[in-house]
Amino acid sequence: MTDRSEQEQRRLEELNELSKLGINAYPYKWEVDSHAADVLVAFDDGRHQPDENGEVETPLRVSLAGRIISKRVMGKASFFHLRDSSGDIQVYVRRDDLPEGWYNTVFKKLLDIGDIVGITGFAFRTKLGEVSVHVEEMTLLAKAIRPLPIEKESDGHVYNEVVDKEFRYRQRYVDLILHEDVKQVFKERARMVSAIRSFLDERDMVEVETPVLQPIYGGATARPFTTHHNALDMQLYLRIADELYLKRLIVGGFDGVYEISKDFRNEGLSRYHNPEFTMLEVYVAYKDYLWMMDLVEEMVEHAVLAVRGSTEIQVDGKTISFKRPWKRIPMIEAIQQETGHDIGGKTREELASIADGLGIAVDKSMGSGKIIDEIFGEHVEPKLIQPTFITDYPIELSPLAKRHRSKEGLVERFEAICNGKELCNAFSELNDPLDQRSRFEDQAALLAGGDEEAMQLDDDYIRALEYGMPPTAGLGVGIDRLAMLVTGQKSIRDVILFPLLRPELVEHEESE
RNA sequence: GAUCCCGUAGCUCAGUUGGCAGAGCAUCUGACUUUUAAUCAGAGGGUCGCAGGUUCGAGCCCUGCCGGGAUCACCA
Repeated sequence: MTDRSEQEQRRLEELNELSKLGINAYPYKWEVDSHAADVLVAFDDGRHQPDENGEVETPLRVSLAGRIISKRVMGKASFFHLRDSSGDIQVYVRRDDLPEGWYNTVFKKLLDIGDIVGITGFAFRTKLGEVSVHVEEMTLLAKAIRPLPIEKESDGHVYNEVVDKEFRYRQRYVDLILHEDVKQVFKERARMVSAIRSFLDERDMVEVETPVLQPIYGGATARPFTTHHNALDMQLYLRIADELYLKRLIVGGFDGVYEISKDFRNEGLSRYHNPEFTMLEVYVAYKDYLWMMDLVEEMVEHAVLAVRGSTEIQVDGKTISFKRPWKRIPMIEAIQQETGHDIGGKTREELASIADGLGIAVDKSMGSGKIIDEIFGEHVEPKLIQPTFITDYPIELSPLAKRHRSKEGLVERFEAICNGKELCNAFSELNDPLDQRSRFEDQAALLAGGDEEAMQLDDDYIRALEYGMPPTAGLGVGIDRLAMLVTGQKSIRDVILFPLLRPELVEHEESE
């Protein structure tokens, strides 16, 4: 209590006053029959506007609920703006329309900006032309103890806008109350995910759920979070991918499965990285990566269209078109186009010297595949703005992908790159259990050598493959990054409702 | 993990060569029955992120720490 600000103390006192007046500051319900936006649409000057005597033949009577976001008190009548999930509407209150004392005592003194109220009344248009609701009945639905930051807008300019990122991320609820555009981003994200889900459902893919807590982590190269299960006294990892479980389901006879999962990687934070993030993975039996490219194009085009109403989006002044078909370029060709170097069939030493000539630091631990990946990441990826499929990756980087059917040393893998960033990763899945075991063993050697991101050997996964997995195409899509692109956000924190931040010191208050 | 920038009232921000901590909005008191960044008159509100140091004197200079942002590295 002692730590309460002046304004908070005042609001707590108001709670007492309300209680003395027999008003419950936190009642149980309110019948809402309209939203702000509906009233603005439904109001018709010809039918609903009162005449000079205040008479309305066909009043537009509404019952709304929402938060008071502005208050203009003048003598015996006042205006305020009410904000509900649909938007804002102005409300007109007159002393003489409310029960004795309500206007002067309750409305003027005990209700604040930030409080949630229910109102009933009729719509009308004010002298200055704003469609408003003339209150006939008003109830407090929830008293706010903390003052809501107040932003004011005039001629499209926002004054006192809350811009502090930390405030907005930590108290996302306030950010959402204040900023419709933030809410819009998350609605768009939801629409995108929903479009992807229905797209896959329509193709008879089965949405499944696989373990988040895994005794062996796999399916990607990353450092995991570890945790512990008490009853079984066992170490568990939060999944870094769901790939290996989904492929077990293909072994089990599903023709197509997908999961939209939270994955966890114990790595640094940046505007492209949050430790927990959302991944879509899709696996389809009897298909290869060429088929999967078609699916990705179609799915992403569909999702962009569902959110934007167009297959084009604007990013940093650039127009990106997701219209099919996208360009497809083998990785080696893409490198040749951008750097002039033909890296096909080169030895590790030759590659190292090319990389060196391109200004890339090469150290002894880097194999051929890693060097090629560095060259690509430095000199090609940033230049790919329009969605482009890069195909056929070095085998060392892809321990779960199938060897290329005709190109030595490569696997059947593709990534879609867009705006200089990876959009998805996919391959013809490796289903030869003997090959898979030997690739895992290579990884195990790296792990033993101190590479914390190398994969663990998963014997049960090998056992599953030994029962026979059909040829399978697999796909992983970073949903947050796709959402950033589709909603035009520059930071992953702006497409994640509650991004991870360092803990803040929250004042822990004691009850009075 | 490295570098740079930022942290002042509930919110947005000023704060000069180091010299009594300010404004607008919000809040409080009063006036006002169609206002709209409502207006008018008055008032209150601060651990200047935290801890040290330099100085007669620190919001300002120095060091460390905490928190945030941007860039880089790792990754999706």
